[in-house]
Amino acid sequence: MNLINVLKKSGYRVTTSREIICRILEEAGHEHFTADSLFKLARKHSNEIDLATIYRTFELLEELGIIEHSHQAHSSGIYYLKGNKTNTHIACEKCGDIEDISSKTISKVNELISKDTNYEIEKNHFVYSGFCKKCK
Amino acid sequence: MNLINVLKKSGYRVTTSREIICRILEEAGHEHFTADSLFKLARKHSNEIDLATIYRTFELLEELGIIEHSHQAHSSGIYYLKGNKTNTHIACEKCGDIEDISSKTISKVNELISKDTNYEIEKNHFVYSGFCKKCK
DNA sequence: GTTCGTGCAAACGATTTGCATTACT
DNA sequence: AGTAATGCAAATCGTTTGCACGAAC
Repeated sequence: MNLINVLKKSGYRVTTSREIICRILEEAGHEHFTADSLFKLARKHSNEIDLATIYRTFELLEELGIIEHSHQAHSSGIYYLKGNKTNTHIACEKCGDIEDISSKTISKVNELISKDTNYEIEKNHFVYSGFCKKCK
Repeated sequence: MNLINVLKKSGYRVTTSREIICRILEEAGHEHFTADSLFKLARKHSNEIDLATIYRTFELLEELGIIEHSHQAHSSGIYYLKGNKTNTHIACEKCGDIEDISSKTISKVNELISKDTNYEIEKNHFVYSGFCKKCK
């Protein structure tokens, strides 16, 4: 399903900036973007586009339920399509690589924590960190 | 064991600011401080003390292995004595209350994630978030 | 022709840093 | 006296916002 069509159907205008951002998200070779990494890619298609527009478009796409974001401990947020895959990630403290954590694992994790603390966890808003195979 | 003595023994100078900060940490009614919350408390003892000093002292105490810090998703870092208790926390998204997560739970959690991803986790640098009993 | 979305620049909150002065030792 | 530590102000990083102009409808 085409992101631009979702925007159109929801009554939002189709602009050059939004087209570029949506195309990049859809063609995503790598799945996770910081605002800045997507900005740099977008600049290759247009040197008019602004970082603020990336943030505003992320916000819009998040409201529409298309993307999500999480926070890294000493670094910037990551944004990614909210697909069928998991929405919790782990980043390597050394090389910065980001991997998915399976949703089964996350359910177990959140259940463990809920049991222990009596808190109800809806979603993990952060990125785990550790050392990947290569770096550990 | 007295924090000021640790500083002294490690060759660091004992200053008014450090005394105030250490006393607050030791007397901690609540266990978790943001730089700013400790700053506000410190200001009650001296209106000379500066936020930068809080950060610098936190950094020093962390190097000495006395305190640790973690990051909250949409908020500031929390600093706490690295005692016998757990070093991973959960914050309520509504009221902001922070609870400890037991170290047994965290070991299990980290093991689950390590198995799933092949990443090695040393420490969780973030604060979980969810809704506490009252707020959920 | 309206209104929405943009680029730009400035404001933001949390944290860090440069620097000249102060105060431990 | 010598130097580490401070307060202050300015800088930084990631992100957000105000605003006047331009583009989508």
